[in-house]
Amino acid sequence: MPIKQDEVLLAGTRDALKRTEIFAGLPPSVLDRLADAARLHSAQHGDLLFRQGEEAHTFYVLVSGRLRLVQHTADGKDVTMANFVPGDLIGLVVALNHEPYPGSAEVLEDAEVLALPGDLMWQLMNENAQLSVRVLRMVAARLYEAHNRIRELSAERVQQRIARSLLRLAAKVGVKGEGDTIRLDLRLSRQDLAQLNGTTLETVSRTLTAWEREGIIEAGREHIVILRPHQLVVIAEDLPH
Amino acid sequence: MPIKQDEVLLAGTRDALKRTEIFAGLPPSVLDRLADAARLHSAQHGDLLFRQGEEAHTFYVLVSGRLRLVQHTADGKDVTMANFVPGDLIGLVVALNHEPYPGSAEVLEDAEVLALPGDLMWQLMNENAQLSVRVLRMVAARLYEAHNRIRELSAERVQQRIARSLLRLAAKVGVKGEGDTIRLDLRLSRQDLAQLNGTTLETVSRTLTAWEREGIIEAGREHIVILRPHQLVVIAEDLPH
DNA sequence: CGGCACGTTGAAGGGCTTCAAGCTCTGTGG
DNA sequence: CCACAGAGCTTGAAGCCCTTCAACGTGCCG
Repeated sequence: MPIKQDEVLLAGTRDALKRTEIFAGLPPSVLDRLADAARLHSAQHGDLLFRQGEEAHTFYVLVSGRLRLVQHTADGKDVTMANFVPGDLIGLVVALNHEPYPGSAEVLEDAEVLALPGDLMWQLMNENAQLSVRVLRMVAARLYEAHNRIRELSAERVQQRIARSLLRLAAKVGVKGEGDTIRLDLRLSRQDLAQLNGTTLETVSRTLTAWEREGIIEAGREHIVILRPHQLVVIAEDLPH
Repeated sequence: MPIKQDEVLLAGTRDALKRTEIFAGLPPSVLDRLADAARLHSAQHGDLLFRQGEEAHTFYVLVSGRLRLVQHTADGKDVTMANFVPGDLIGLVVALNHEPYPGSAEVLEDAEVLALPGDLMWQLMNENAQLSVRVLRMVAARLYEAHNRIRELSAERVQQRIARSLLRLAAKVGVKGEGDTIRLDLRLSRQDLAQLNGTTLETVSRTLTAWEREGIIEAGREHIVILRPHQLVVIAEDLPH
């Protein structure tokens, strides 16, 4: 739902951009052009920012909340390609080229996003090499993550992969509790974990139940606390004992 | 093995750069600086351009031949992350940041490569936004491929994945023969196909044997001809009949 | 408080891995 | 030139990991 722009909001928009790592420290003129074009939207659990296959003209900066990028397969399965946290850019590269979005962007936790036109970004990147290089860095980091997942999906067992995704989520959205415990600060169903790891919700359920019995985690409805992170590392790395 | 630079070779180097899509049409001054710094190497089947974990200062432009990027897992398995054909850039992003190579670059077919310093490229990219944007496009294309593979590894059966990688290789290095037949123009063992698809060489062998019986392919030692490409598509897409 | 999404658990079975043995090419050195 | 070593490949057998189907809890929210 678009919100009417006024001067207060415009200032807020510029602030939000400045706080975004990829835009931090850019010349004020560049920030102004971005802020003028930006539109702030808010969205809630289950909403889609865009749908797989739609032609992209707009990309998004996540200001608050949680998003994920999901690809739908021909036979109806969903595969989660990435989880996003505030500061992340979503759908940038396809918006530059007006390509179809490669997946749907789904809101996990009530979110605020800035919508920005791909054409403007394209222009700014061609004028400002520093900006291009930063975007390159971001995309390269995602390629790196994607390669890691390919390696894991190719060579590891389901258990190891689930352990890894819990650890990765802990690094991204973990909140420390008593002792070594880490609470994952997002709604996360068995189905979500299955889509992240190329498995089924039943297998995830059995795995989490087993870990809960061993005191490694505490698994509630759409909510997980890691009690013994080190033990998860042992499982993820397939270490002895 | 480095080859002594002389004027003839330098001209050849500049030509090779110009023929590389990512450098084509850049200002001559930029091309000159790249050509001056480039060193031509040749390497043969089994050689490694670099090894996983080494700190990267150099990236490579593949001039002729075939390469692949392989990641080694902790427990000794190898996973092929990408196959490269002439014109591709290898190890660029890590060379820009002096990070460790994320995998080893292995020569599949006798190859010539240009070695270029990451620092120079970094400099040129910061001066020339057009160059940055092109590199971004290349990395984005690889991210797109990686996401496709993640989706396939997550949701598809081994048969489908093998069919897909044969079709992908056909698109990259396929040579048309009689009728619809396509010969894959690279050395490709059962083990190679297994590493591309997260499976074992035995499963690949059984699958190819079955397809050969059905007349879909002709499978020789490190050498495959696709006889009925459409039938492979049917398998890859899991279509009826 | 009823509906529905989320979650658990069991049972059956299949796809794929693993281990093992032996075959078939290819290149190489005696 | 041929034997032989080794890499590539095939095939069989056993079985496990995981999926699939099914039925039934459980907790949340309107």
